[in-house]
Amino acid sequence: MSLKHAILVLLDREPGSGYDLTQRFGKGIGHFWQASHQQIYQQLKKMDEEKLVSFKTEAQSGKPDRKVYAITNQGQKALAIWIQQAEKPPVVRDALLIKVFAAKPEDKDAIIAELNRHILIHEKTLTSHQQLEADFFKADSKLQQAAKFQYLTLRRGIRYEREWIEWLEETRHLIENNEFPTTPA
Amino acid sequence: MSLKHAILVLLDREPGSGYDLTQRFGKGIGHFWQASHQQIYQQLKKMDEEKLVSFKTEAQSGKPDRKVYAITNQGQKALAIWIQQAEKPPVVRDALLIKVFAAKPEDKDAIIAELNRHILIHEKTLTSHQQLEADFFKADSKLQQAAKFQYLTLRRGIRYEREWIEWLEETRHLIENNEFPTTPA
DNA sequence: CACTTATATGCAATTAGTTGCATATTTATA
DNA sequence: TATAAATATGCAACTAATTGCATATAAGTG
Repeated sequence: MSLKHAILVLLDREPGSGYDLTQRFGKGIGHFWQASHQQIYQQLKKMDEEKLVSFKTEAQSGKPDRKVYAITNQGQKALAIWIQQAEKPPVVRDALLIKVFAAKPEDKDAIIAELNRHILIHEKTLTSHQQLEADFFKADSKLQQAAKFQYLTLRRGIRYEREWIEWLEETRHLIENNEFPTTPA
Repeated sequence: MSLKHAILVLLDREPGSGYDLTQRFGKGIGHFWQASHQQIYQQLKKMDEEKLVSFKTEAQSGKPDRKVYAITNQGQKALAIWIQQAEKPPVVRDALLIKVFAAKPEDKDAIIAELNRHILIHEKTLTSHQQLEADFFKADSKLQQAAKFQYLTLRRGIRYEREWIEWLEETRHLIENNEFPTTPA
């Protein structure tokens, strides 16, 4: 189970509350591991029981108390072991592709509309990724060094989005014009 | 929930038993929707209760009875409606990327070994996809026409695998030689 | 002043998927 | 002739993730 390890990775860099982690999942690591706040709170609770993390309650005037979690020694050990282990590529489950696979002539318009929707979504993500990339190249070599591995995963995200857009646009073209591909992919 | 609809797509083409469907999930649709036999049997049971499918028991000499499922009219309606609906792109959850993201200098060798393992896996899948693609181009135009939409999804599969391999090889090179990317992705 | 957004945490119920096991026969292989 | 692989279906327990709800305050906006 990798939500646990994704959380350990984040806490290993910097302690934080469930709320903080939820925000951080929206950025960096969230490009390839998504989690909702419910999942994160539940997981932190379990991980506290397993002694992988510990927390201090910070009282705040008015607002609810913040539970600031930190990784424990045991958590660091577990993380180091996990990183060394082999992973299977994740299973692919993509409903859009089932739809294209199953499309009948009468579905043509709906499929094209759906391809267009997905093009917009992926273009948006691509643009946001490319902005982060620009920041990386703008940074001085010290910061680049520190962020190298993160940036390598960002490159993967950029290519993933770009590849989607290319396929979506080509497929839209072929369906719209009732054409067949003439060359291999 | 799309396992349900993936099953409906398959049964809409041809009736079959849970076992048949398990085999079929290993091919075509299985490139983008994976399901184990346990999931399929459980799902078929539910779908029978929902009247989306029906089955006839075929006695076989010696072997256990085959339950041959077929899509019902209601199932066909549900499928037609589902195809017209919008889908969100699936959430990405890829543990390998967490590992690269989190890698420390002492993890270098383990990460490179892991990248190599994944290169082999994706190369194998790519080769198998490309064989199916070759079959498509060998077929006459009538068969091509019938298989057009399936082939479009296969093209996506091919590019997905190729893109992975490119990223994995580039990343391996950059880590092995302690280099930084010099150009954007 | 009302409304929205952000901060901050959590429970309960449900759905979806995985893991491990169990059974029983036929056919192909060493 | 023993063994493995393919055929065929299923239960039970568990883990992971989603959905919907609930609470409470502060800060910013129209």
